[in-house]
Amino acid sequence: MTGITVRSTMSRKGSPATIIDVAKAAGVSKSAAARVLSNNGSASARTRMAVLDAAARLGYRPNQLAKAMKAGSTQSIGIVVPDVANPFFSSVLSGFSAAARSAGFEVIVMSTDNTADIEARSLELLAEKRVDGIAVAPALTDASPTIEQLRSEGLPLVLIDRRLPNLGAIPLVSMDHAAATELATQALITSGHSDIAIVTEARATASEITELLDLDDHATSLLRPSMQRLVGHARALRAHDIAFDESLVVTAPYDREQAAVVVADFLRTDHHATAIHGTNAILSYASYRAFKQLGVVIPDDLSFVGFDDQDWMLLVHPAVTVVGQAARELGEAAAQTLIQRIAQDTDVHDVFLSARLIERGSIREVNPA
Amino acid sequence: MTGITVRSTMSRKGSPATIIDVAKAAGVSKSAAARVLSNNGSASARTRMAVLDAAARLGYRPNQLAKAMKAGSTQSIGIVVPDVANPFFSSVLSGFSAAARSAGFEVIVMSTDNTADIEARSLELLAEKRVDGIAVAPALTDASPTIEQLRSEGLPLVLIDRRLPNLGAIPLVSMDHAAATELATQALITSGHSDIAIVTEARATASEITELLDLDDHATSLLRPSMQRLVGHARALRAHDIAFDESLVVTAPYDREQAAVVVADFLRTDHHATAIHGTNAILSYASYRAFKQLGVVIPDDLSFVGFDDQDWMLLVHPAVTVVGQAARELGEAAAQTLIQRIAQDTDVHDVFLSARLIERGSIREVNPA
DNA sequence: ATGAAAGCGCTAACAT
DNA sequence: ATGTTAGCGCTTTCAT
Repeated sequence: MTGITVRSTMSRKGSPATIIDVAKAAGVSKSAAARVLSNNGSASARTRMAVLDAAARLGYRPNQLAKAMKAGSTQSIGIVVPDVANPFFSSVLSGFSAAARSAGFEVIVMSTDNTADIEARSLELLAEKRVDGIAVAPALTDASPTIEQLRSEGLPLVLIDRRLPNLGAIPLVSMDHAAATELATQALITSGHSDIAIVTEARATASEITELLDLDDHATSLLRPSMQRLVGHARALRAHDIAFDESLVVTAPYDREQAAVVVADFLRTDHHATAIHGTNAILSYASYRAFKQLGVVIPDDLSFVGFDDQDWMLLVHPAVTVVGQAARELGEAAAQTLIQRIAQDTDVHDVFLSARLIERGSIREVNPA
Repeated sequence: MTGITVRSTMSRKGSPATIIDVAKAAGVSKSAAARVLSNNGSASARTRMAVLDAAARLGYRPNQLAKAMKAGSTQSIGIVVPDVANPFFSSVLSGFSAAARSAGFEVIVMSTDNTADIEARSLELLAEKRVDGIAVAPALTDASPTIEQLRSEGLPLVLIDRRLPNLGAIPLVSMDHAAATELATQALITSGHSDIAIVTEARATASEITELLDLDDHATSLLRPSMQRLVGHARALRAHDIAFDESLVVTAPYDREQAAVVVADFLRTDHHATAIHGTNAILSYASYRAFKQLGVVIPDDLSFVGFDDQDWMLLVHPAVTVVGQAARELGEAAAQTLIQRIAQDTDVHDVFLSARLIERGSIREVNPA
């Protein structure tokens, strides 16, 4: 007998050791190896040792592709968001990943640049990868045939942040948009304000809003988030018999620079607002840019309530009173809901997280005239 | 003959149509179907039609798992970051995803909470999923056996933001940390400052820094980013014959709240600094919190240079002069480098992006005494 | 142009 | 306890 030949620890470059390599090295059959490696089925101590040892020596790494193929499940879920760099979505993502991981799922993230095309393609890709389910925060389109298609194929789905029309029975995980702005406007009213401007992406006349106010909860939840938020504002107004003044609705695009211009234009106007509410992170930031540019002093000249607690809100003077949504928790809830939906087919229902008002110093108390 | 029976458009729930289903429905063989579906090989117009039609009717969706198994390539790459919710990394991510997508790769994102354990597990998972390559922004540990292991297995790898000791020949995509802070300190010196405090995660005595200054570029790049940045500061000082004063080094943890406390403590001290530089996003933010809390007026009481251009820097008064790193571009470069590395084995080299100084209003010109 | 068959790595009956 | 075998969905020779 010649001396022992030590096989290289390394598998040949580019192709990791397979279970067959391990079996051979251990001198047992493929299935014996499989049994000990997946810890399922019986094996003698001797076999077990030999296999484990060979696996370690060879740096065996199970091929999840093959496993998934057999099992019909990849233990991975997808999440599709408009923009990973948006602080709201990156927080959602962070919660989503953490929750998924602790449930034994991996996450494949797709960012769509808020583009319907990329969104559709991303969803298809995820489906082709045979993820076990997908959470999607839809781009700002009115409907997504792809989502509907996937749903009808029976792929577990969860919607984040907004429901889409015509999308039957896909659970939604979202904050209650209307309730959130209602909170903000309510706070302003409580402090004595009644001429409250609102910076929003939505556009609506007083009569349109009035109609919307009569919608039931479900119908409301079908509106775009921005519109839902505007409805919440109108609700608070109505609760205090304050007329909805459409000249106080500042409709601005979802873009820092452009929105800042729009808000500045409004402020230069002969408006009568004593308070103003920015209804999302971008718009709140843009509003503040406009205040700074025009030398508007908060809260002396104008009271302000922001949306989505952001870093800068603590840095400016005074710190900004804001409606905060728990983005991370929302992500966690989305993952949990999706995984639940994957586990059993039992109907899983919508999850609404409520926003809370974080009071700081940007509202001035006024005595009602 | 009976009438035509229209098969349900839908495949049975949970199991999408396979290529065999399509072949059957089209009345051809599996391989014929495969040929037209992958557009590779010859087929008569008649066959082509029949197959395409059947595929559409059945909602056929290729199983990428099976494809990858055959091909030995998944066309997907992984990226591992300490925290997706950190603005720097989410921007990196955004660039990375975009670049990967346009090169035909999908991205699997893993967020590790800056934990060595999770990082190791994430890397293994990615490898088991047989991604074609991985980009990793390492957690703050000193070494990663897992990364080294994967490298030795021949898996294409790219490091983001920092190199790890003992990690042979893995290309690095990063900003030049030392050059970045050098820029900041240089700007302060040019404006007449010489007593410049620096807020950093690193800790070093004057003599330690002196030693570090003699390191060559490669050795320097092996240091932690925070230490590299401190070295850059020291370099600028030395270039102007200003002594490195270790009492001006404010060592703070990577945590908004705690760092703010540390900076405030320093400011209350009887220091002689006329300027201060925060060396990363968190620390810059924390510094500003401390300024606000203590009523320090920028730049009258103290000149300030921040790091990583952030939203709030434009909102405070005066706007903050900052060293900006192009996070998105960095992500793009990382993806490109990785993909290049996957394509050919040709040596791919390090990529350094340079930071630039964005001059705004937080530096006061002083006349050197 | 088309079909039969092998094989990617793994698991799970089913023998023995 | 262990080995043999079939099969997950796909591509790709290899015949025909």
